Amino acid sequence: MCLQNPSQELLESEKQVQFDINSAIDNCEHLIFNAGAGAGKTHALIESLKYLIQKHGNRLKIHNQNIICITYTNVATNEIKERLGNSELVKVSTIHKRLWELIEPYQKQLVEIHKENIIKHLQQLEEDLNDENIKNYKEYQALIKDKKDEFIQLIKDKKDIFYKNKDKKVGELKEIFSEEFTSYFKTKGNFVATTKTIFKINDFRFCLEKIVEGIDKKYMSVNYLSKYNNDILYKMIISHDTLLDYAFQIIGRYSTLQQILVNKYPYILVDEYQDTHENVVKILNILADYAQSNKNKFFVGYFGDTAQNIYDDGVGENVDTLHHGLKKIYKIHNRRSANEVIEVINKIRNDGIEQESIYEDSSCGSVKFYVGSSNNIDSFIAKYKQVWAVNQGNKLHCLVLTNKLVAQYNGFENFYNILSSTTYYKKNWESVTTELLNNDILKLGNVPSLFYRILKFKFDLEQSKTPLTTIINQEIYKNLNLDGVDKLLQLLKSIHGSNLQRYLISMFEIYGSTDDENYKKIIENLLSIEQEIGCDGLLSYFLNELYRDIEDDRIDDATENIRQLLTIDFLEYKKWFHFINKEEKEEIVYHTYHGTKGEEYENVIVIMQNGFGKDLTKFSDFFADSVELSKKKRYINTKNLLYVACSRAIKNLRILYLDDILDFKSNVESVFGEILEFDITNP
DNA sequence: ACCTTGTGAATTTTT
DNA sequence: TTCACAAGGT
Repeated sequence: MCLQNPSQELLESEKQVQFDINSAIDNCEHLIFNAGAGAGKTHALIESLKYLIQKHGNRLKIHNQNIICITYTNVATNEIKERLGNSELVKVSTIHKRLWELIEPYQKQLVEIHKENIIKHLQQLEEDLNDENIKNYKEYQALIKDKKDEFIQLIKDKKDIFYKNKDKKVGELKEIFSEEFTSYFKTKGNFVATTKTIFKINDFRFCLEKIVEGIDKKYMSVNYLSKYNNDILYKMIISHDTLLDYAFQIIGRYSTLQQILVNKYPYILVDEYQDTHENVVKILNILADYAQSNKNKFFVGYFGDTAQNIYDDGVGENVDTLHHGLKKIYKIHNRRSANEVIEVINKIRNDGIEQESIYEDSSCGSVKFYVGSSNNIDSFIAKYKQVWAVNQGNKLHCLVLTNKLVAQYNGFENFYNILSSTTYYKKNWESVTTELLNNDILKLGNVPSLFYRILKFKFDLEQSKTPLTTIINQEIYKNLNLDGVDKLLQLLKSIHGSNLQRYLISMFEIYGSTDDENYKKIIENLLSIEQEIGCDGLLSYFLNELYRDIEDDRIDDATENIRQLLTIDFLEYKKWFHFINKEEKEEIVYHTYHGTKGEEYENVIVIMQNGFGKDLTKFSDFFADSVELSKKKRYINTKNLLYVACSRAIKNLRILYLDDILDFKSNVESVFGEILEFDITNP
């Protein structure tokens, strides 16, 4: 038996923990609840919410008050809503959504804060432009005042041309800006940097004028756009971080707002507090202070685990310093893992929190640390596939550091590589992960989303159990008789092709020859492109999305890349499709360390490499004898990441380290035990 | 010898 | 976007 028999004693003490939380809630003692991986943190949060509803629900209802529960992700919001069940009392949502909902009505005050922010940015830019230490502005600074003004006038209306051409080579740029460039600047770097700054200053000045004028409606409200991670301040658009900043400022500034919030929402619970931004904690601290000095009933509960803070803007261990006097409750029970795993993860976190399994039969797992080279990876995995009798019902989960490797091992390497080599994704390389690998299909980029729709359409058609209205939309369906439905279905099913390109060609051939308007409508809906339906139209769509603004002589190369993309084996597309849907069809599943947060797997292999991006000594520094003070943050980040990775395992955990380990051998051994050599010839 | 330019490669994740 | 580096210019 393994992890089946809980100890009665520990179950009792687990109940006691929840009892402590409940009494903190009753006494309005602000609380920080720390529970390590696998402790049942979300369970405790839900229990607390249920307790709140049951004990204080009636009173809250009478006063028209609500409980707020804020989470870090939409996924977490959905999970909590599902597990809690319907409750009008509890408002569950992400931090950003909730805060924006709270402050959005106060536009006059928001615009004031926005104005101050713009002035701050404007002053900074003007200061920079005169800063002798910034090399790129030297040539501009050397100009006499009249010359400066002359240049500003000259460049003023050329913003569009400038941004379109700024990356061209020096010679070309000099030709395009013959007047503006050579008479004022010697080098491209200086010309470009100075001009950019001048444009920004102009934009801010213009916006500031409009706000002060107070006539134009557009400049009388601030908008929060959640799709992009960048502010466009001069267009009155803010994004995630600035939203938190403005929320902090507006709440800090207006005590009426504090009063409204404290009165309306006397209980606020924060899920995964370690990942929340410090501004959020500051806001809650302000509210707590307000409530205390006005003798209002008010409670804040932070639920999380400092050791699982793996994102840089999360507050992590600093909650304490931002929100004083929190009552601390720890839960040391572990409901997930075997003893062998728990012992290791306790050593990794090494902060005095020592978890204990609630099960009496918990010594049924194993942890081993291997050193090997990267060409051993496949045989290492193959070995454990056999040893652990891996099959569809008992999968092996393999953790790697980068998405590139996840794509490669999950079998859609070409898809990933070709798409990320296009000009669009080269320019926006940060978007590759979000737009190509997102489990939330709404967040896929335009081209990946088109691929996704086509693949879904094809696979839906192939499956007999797909409801017909999934394939044929309601509008068309309701106007057809049985015979009509069947004919249309047969026509759709006659689209064929062994790769995406052929499939599309076949689809367009039928589109061109059929007089079935319903077929045409379905295809038009499916593609949803502005261009004409057909090979040429689609090609021009792809060129526009992936290779916008390229030179004429490079169009052939771009077309060839698109052809390559479309002729990738269907199987690869299928694997990508399953990955996006989180349908784990293979016996071995690959994830990034980061992506596994909150999950648990029976068998885990962690592939570890010293280098991670530009950081070439990530793990060797972690295992070193001492940490430099300047690298403390980085050290904690590595520690937490390793903690998250290793604590996913329920029973079996193997680590394969791919680099040299001699310098810190004993420190590895003190965490993972004996270091084993993985020998490919004798696995 | 020093500076500028062009090129290519590189992390994770969320809102 | 940011960094490192090689090639080329002054």
